[in-house]
Amino acid sequence: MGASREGAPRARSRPTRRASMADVAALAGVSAQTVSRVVNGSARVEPETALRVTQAMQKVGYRPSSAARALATGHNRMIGVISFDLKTYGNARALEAVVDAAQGRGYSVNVVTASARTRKAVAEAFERLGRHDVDGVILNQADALDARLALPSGMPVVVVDGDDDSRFPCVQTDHGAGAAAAVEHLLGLGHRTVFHLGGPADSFPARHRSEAWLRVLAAAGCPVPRVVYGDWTAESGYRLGRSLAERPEMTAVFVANDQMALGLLRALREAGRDVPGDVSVVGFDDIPESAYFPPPLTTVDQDFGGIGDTSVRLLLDRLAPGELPDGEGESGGTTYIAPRLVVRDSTAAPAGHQAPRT
Amino acid sequence: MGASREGAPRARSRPTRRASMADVAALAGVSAQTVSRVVNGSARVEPETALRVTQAMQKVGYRPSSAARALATGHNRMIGVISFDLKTYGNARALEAVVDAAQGRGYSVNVVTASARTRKAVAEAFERLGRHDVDGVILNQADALDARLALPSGMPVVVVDGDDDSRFPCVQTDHGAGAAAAVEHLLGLGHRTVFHLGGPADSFPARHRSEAWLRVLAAAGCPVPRVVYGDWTAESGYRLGRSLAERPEMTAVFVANDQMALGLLRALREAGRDVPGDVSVVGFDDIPESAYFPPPLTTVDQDFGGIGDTSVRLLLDRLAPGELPDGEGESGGTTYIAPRLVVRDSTAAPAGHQAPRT
DNA sequence: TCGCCGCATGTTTGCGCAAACATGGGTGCC
DNA sequence: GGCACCCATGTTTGCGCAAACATGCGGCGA
Repeated sequence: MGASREGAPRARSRPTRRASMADVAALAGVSAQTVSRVVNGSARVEPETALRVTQAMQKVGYRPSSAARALATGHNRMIGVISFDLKTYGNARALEAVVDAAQGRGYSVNVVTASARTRKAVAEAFERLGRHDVDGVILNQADALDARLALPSGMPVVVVDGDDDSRFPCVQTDHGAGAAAAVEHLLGLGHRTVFHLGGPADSFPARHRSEAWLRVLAAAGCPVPRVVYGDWTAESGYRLGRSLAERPEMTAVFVANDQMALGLLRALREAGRDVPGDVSVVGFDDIPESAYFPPPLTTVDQDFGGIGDTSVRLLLDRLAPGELPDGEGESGGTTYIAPRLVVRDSTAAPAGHQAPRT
Repeated sequence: MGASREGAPRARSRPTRRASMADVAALAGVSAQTVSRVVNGSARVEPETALRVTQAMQKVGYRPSSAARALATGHNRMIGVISFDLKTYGNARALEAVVDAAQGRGYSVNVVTASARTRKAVAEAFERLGRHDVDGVILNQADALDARLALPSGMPVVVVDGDDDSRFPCVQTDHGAGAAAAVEHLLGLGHRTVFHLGGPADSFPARHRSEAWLRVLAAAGCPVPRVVYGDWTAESGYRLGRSLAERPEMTAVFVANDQMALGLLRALREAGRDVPGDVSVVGFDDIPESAYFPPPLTTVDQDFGGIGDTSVRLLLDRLAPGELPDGEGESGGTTYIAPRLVVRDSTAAPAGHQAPRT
């Protein structure tokens, strides 16, 4: 790298060295420490002095160096987020929510992505994040045990929609409650049972949604149809939906996400089965498109704002108390964020059913 | 490799001070500078010495402090990205692409979001980013002139899908080419003209798509229908689509994005107009759902990977040459990333048309 | 009146690292 | 065989900031 030739003690001739506290201090006729106090608003400074300092800061265009501050204080006001692909609506929303919440509290967000859900890709993502001085980490759908592999020990971690690990606080959409609401809605409409098009088995939210579906069916004493598992894509919903569409006894389906529901709707349409006339369908996620599906989809809306706020708050709480008193990582509880059933036009009482209960 | 309990020479008073180069150096019996050389792989170090150092690093669980490095070197290996809402597919994809590209080059990404497209919200986003020591900034759809308001002068900037500013390199999807391909596809099918459902007027991509639509129509001597402008949402597509659906002369529509196209499709269906039998529709974005729309949508696929790679490369190029030789910000060119028309089932020759040209 | 206290501010120090310069032993070259 | 040079490594310094401690001054209670 070229520049910075001169051996002069000061870099006067360098292009434009950023103004430092010393520059501001000199201009304002105070010590650097006083400038620091003004910047941080912390200690008591004579208003008049503060004003002089503020003016000097503006004059030289002073911006604090977060690197220097981080070095001196030991933290960075930056959190790391580990996310899977942002093509998936939920992941993008969760990231956005975390960014907003962090910004609201004066923290910035360093994002790393794991390209695939393989152990190798995940480990690499952690490793990348570990190289930066983040104060804490939010894992989105990454198994906590993976985190321990590559994250520096002692790093505060909050897990979102991942397996609860007694070591870390965990924030989850209450997938169980959402799925239960969906299934109960269908049963309440009078359907004898509810089929299920599940998400990938290695996905935490998918598992919880499927489990709740099964639980509600069992509790209601309904016959339990065999589950088929897709991969979240509309393509898989379509592919699996074509077989499903051939089951005449199927009058209601709970699909693990909206995109697969979209594929299923197409398969049903092609098979000549009307929705909701012949078959009712419920999705999960409430993607913006789902209100305009053919027909508008009944689905479960996740509270991403709540997830972002809660996860950031939990993380920051762990930063405060004495910078990790080491033994005190006992906060392994799980916080559930309630989702909300959004009823639209894809669900109705089964054909021939007279008066829907409820 | 979990462990790494204590064992550090220090670490008695404070919970667990992170191992520093000095610790590693002491353990390996070398100077801190030699450790630095090993860490950076830069200078020549005796292999045997390097091995000792490496082992010492592992033993004490050494991780370099990026804050200290940033302080010493003046840069952070971190770029900032300013993005609008991540609910929008394209924004999320662009962010993901930039993150991936940056990671591939050893840079991390600090994301800030602007909640709204108001000048105030955008200025705040810039301000937030300015507080962190990023080496450069990628603006996604943020007008470059806004950047100058709040970004430190001299900060390298690359603008993605924003107004070209001779001061900054600019990377854009070739919206014009994409829109032209869409319109030409429709005309080629035999349609007399093509209607247009545009995006919001304050959006750069929307403007360019609309302009190209108009240009192609004019060049082909087609009548130019009045444009209606939505806000990217399916809702607006539906709302505006209901009026559009009443125009019997309308046989082809170019819609500025897929979500609005989805709304339009619904409006057309409700109006009893078959797609593509009565009306052909082309969208833009190729969101994952569009292949399963009723009917599968002909649309324009953006190369987000190319956008990410290119924008990061351009930005990093500007970092290298002598750390901004100040006057040398002349690289104001625009790089166009070619999109690709994806033909599906929503387009066909108009009713009564015999032999589609081409 | 004296002494103590609190307040505004200054001074010193060190965070962890890398750039610049220093050193000392070996090697090649004529 | 002498000198120059190179290579591996050590030493010094300073990046910009904030924590800890120091200073000096004015006010207030006894």
